[in-house]
Amino acid sequence: MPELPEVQILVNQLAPRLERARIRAVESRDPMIKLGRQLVGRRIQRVRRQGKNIVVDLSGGLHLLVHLRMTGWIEFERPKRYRAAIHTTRGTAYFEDARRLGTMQVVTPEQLGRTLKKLGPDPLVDGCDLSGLHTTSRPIKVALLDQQLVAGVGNIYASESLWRARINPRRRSDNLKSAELGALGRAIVASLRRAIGYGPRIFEVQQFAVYGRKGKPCRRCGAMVRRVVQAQRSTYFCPECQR
DNA sequence: AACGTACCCTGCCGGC
DNA sequence: TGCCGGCAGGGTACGT
Repeated sequence: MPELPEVQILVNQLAPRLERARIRAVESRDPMIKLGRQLVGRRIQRVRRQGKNIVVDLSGGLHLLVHLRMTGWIEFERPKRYRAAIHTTRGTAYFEDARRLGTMQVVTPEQLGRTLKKLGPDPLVDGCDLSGLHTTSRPIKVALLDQQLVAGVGNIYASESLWRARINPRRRSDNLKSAELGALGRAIVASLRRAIGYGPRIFEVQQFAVYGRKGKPCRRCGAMVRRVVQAQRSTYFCPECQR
């Protein structure tokens, strides 16, 4: 499920509870997740986010790299099923992930660097530099999902940001004018910040402008929201305000 | 290099 | 009620 805002909200919850904690034990209930005993005894120094990745910095030069993919989440309440657990001096963090597409791995600083280096700028960490979008002929909506061009935007916020910037999702990315890319950058930052502002209740209270609203009236002009498929994923937009 | 497609795995929902 | 297809907010591997 999670895109940048949801990952940020999760990191905001994890950081105050895990930072400075010491790992007492690790537990994997899924052979795909390998957590060695080398983790035991290390101090959690920082929990941070880059794009949709969660990075846990450990003492002694090692990191835990987590990607939630579609259904991953981390919580302190023990769920019925979980793929792995980190037991610390300040409580246990459970990694639950119904579809098991998520990843949790121990990486060296070099491996972490290689992974993060592939990511484009994170709109909230590095500023929203969208110059990479000039380099591809793919539709702008599809390009926004490419983490090498912009890191953290996913299927929901791609649609939401394009609506906010009044840009048609089927436009060729490299045909957008600089002014349009500027507007899109501001729209992305605004959409992400707004979502983060909901906090942990985001899944209950968040209202989308167009996402998932096929056939319903556009909140700006009242025209009927359309759904199309691009690169095998749903795109929602208003045909009236997004030319 | 850059693009499209298939695929990974499971749960849920609507229709029959 | 039970089964089945379609769908899901992610990324990767592979072929062209």
